[in-house]
Amino acid sequence: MSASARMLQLLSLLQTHRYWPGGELARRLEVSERTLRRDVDRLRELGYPVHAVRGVAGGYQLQAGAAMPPLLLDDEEAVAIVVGLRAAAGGMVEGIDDTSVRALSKIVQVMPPRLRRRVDALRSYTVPAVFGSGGPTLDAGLLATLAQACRDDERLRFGYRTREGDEAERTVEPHTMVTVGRRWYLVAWDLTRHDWRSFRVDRMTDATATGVRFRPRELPGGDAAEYVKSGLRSAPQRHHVSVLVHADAESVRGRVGRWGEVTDTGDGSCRLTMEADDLGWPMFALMGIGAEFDVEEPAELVEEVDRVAGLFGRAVRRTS
Amino acid sequence: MSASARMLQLLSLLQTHRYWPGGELARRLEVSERTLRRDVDRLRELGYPVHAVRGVAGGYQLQAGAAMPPLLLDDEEAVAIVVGLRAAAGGMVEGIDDTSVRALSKIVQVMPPRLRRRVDALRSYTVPAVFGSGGPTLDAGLLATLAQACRDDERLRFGYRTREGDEAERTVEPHTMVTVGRRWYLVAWDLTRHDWRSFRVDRMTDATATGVRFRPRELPGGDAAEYVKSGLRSAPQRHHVSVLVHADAESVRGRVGRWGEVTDTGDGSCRLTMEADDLGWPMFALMGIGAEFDVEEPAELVEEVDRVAGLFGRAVRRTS
DNA sequence: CCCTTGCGGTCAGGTCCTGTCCGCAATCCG
DNA sequence: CGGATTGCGGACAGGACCTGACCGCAAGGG
Repeated sequence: MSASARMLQLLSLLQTHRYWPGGELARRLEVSERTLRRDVDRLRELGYPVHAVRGVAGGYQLQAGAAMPPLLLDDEEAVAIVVGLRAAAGGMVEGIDDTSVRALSKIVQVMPPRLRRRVDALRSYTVPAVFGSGGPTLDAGLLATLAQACRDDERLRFGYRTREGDEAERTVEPHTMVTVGRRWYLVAWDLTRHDWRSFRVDRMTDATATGVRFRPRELPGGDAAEYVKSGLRSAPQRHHVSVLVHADAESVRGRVGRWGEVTDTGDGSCRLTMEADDLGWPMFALMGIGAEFDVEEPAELVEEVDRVAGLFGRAVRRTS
Repeated sequence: MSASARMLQLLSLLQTHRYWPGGELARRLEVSERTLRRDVDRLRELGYPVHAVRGVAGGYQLQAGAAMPPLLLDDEEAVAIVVGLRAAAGGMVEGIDDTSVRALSKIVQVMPPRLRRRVDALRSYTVPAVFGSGGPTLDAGLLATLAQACRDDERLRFGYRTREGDEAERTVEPHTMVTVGRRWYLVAWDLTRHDWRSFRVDRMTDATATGVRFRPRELPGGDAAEYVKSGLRSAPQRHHVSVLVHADAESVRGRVGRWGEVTDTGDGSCRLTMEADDLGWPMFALMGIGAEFDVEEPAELVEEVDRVAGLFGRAVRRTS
């Protein structure tokens, strides 16, 4: 085995078990212990902090360093990571959507097909994003495809359903992916319209990279996120939710986590405010809190609460 | 730069962009193009399928191969992966809990401290597992610590709250982690009791590996999962939920995903059954479905539905 | 105090890595 | 069809570097 291959294997071994006695490592790598020590030294020179313990039951150990070492994953771990990232990218986790998608595309690109199949088999086991209530049910695989095409400057072809419901095929030069609220958009140069467009990802179907690369154009204004937002003058339907909850702020905060702002109003009550483009979340939150509350706004939320109250009330009456 | 370091860097470059012209790569690695070709060859010999395209706008590309290549992640990607895995390990994703934890512990072990801090800063942004309603709110960092101790045969010390509410310090030799239902257990040899025990992870606090390694004992019976289950004769409180929903099976299935079994009852209705040890999930599901329904069992669910109906009804009355 | 295990210097031999030079092949474009 | 571009790989010479062997030393654990 060549020296470089041995380095990779050594890194891999150091990642699977915490402690390795030097002799054991040398035997596995089929080199003398002296050479092993030299390999370890080389790793250290490359910045991977390999810690050593002397004496009986001593050994080597890979510690946290200044930079991420190359991760050597086995099949199952890779699958777990992809499944987790899909959940995160799908909007279950706040704050890292786009990074998840980037990581996802990187991993998926080099993932053996048999592992991709295993991931797909697990696809529908994730928690539905808004538990049914009309969440766009994004396909994380689609997101990964788009992100990859953006990164690699590859043309994309996909079907697109316009607001009016028309279905048409588009070919574009993708530029950036943007997430606004809980929605994904692709900013791209439309090759048939000869203009910049932003596409809602949940309206796209069957996206495939054509394999044709292109020289990136400059987006007028430069800021893709701004471009998308400016195109959304047709009111993004965001609701400002404000609810007075009759429970102490601390416990409410514990239950809604970061999904809403909780401010103490002093008298053992608190005010819960959220931004949502879908009333499903506030509804879930109100149910999860389980305390008495008054809806301050919006009126639509009152209607929604009323609807569920009626629904549940009828169910109880029918059962008893 | 040494040859091995260059190989790693080459792998890294190939993972960040899809296509690389040979000249560009050679320049970045500061070697001649001939040497670059040799490096690429070496990678191929190691099993990484590097595809090359000739002619104008040709270049190199890392494809999916038979095995996962070492992943070279930048900081943000690493953080995204850990956050995703935490969500998955916390029970948001069905079917890969334990693998997620393994992957998590592997990554966290080698992750630079500054990245760990970033992950912690994002911790509470994940969706609360059951949106408040008493989900054990597992600490994924704790899970990772335990998994690592199991893997590396390191003794653990932690605080444990018994069913009776007593708090005591334990020192154990961890054996395996088991997940039953939505709960995590650690099977370990208790060094003070001198016997095997299974510990509920959500009752543990401040677990730390002591650094002392031990020779693994053999678990009587061998099957850790079986051991935990046998210890759970004290009825795990599981509810069999069965609800008749007045909506067509297809749409209901779309809304609950894999979180419940949906069987068509023929007359435009369907029966939704779930197993749950917490009634929060079925409640969320019923709200998410938004159709009329009759609760068949358990009686506790009817009470719960009644409670929320009352809660919501009062809120509406107070507002109008 | 002894044993185990890691550390690192030195040396000789030889592997293998590198840059140069070359002709060839595949692909794209006009 | 021809030219330009880009990847492919053989041959070769010089030298960098890798390896194993041998050594004495240092650090833990019992």
